[in-house]
Amino acid sequence: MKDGPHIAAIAALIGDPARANILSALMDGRALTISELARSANVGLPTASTHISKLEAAGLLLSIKQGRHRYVRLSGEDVVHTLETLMLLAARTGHRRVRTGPRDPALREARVCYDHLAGARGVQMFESMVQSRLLECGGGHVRLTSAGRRFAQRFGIDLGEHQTKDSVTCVSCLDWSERRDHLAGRLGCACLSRIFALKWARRDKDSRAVLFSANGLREFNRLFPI
Amino acid sequence: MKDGPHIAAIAALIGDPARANILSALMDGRALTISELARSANVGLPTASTHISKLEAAGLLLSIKQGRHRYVRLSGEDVVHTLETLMLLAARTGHRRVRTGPRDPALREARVCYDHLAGARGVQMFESMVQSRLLECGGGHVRLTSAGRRFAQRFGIDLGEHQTKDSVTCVSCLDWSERRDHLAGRLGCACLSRIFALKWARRDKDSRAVLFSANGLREFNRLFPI
DNA sequence: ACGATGCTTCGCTATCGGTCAAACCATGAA
DNA sequence: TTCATGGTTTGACCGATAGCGAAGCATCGT
Repeated sequence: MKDGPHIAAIAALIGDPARANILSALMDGRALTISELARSANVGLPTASTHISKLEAAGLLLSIKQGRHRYVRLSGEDVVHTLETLMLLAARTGHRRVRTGPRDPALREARVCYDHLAGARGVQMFESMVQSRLLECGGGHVRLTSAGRRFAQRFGIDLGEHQTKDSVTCVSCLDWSERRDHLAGRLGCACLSRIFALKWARRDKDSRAVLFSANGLREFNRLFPI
Repeated sequence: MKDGPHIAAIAALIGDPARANILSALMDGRALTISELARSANVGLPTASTHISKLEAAGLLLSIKQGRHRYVRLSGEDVVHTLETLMLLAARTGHRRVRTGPRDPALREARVCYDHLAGARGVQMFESMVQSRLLECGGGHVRLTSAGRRFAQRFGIDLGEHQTKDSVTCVSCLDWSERRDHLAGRLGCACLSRIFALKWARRDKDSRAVLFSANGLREFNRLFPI
């Protein structure tokens, strides 16, 4: 009753096509410049500038100036989560695009979600780790077991001092393709970094897709079976 | 990049204060009439009517006509989930109201979320059931164990033929008060109904709060310890 | 049959906000 | 210094839409 205006303020910001495009373009966690975002949203540079100012003032974006560029990124995972939730709702109510683009299957297979792995491979990784008792999942929280800690070390991830509770939280990033959770948080971020470092996969240049190599997929499947 | 407009269409709908108020008022799962919603949103009756038509056309609401009334309700739990996610984001970015209303603590304690229990008591119930191995939680899914099935029967819940997988899904309804999951789905709905039937608690008249009686809370705590 | 109630539709106004051109500022390069 | 590039600001335009009064239906009660 009273909280209508609060969510309306945020939703109205996301509710503009240009701004929604800007936010979508940032969903892979990268920091982009104003002009890149303007092009991505199909608006002029001044328009994008004002939009981004508003989004930053509202706390959805962060930006840093470097030289004459201004790099903009999302302010947190909760923004990604909100956007994915909206996508899910849009899909259910028939607002999604009917024609699934050519790179759509690749996105369903594996994609970047802010800074971690999502899509079929992301779910596989998470469920495999739960199955193998590397992760303990209960009551909305995820804890790394001692076996999981050893596994991480063997995998080449240095959790270091970031072993706090929330650093390995499983943010239930329920996405539109798989209706399942996948691993987010620092551990999810580190896993994806490692996958890239091992050259098991690389990022598609202009989408959120993660493209596995044949060999990389084999290794991935061996490490995270079924 | 291409999915900007899709989420923008939905977000724009939620982005209007009057519509956001209407949606918020419906978050307790009840079906309300147009005039009730108009009053709740502080707009005239014609205005509310058009808003509701738009929301229904977009698939966010469902309505049935009964006599000269038209009863409106949310079209599904995903709408609730989206709204709660937006509230969460609004709270984090400082858009929440500073003055926490008088009935705010009660909402944090226990409240209705669409058709199931949320808030501290909702989380307690869920975590207790996981702890006691009544529920098995892994990989974003929740399954009722055989012990859980016996428990449900003893508790007076007839799951009947609704023993399909998704009927007991744990929709990760991460809410603004507790940042944890709680039980949704048919099982969550049935539990809350049972709690009301046993007179352990009753609903506040004009909010989403669930008010436990002293005795009801004792029984609840015994059944769902820690 | 009559009026009352709940809701919808129409028509209108006022307002808000997205958009861009042009001017302006700041930084980096030659 | 001078030019070029990236970004911001200003101002004006314009389309979209929220809002409501009034009229129009439909349904219920009497």
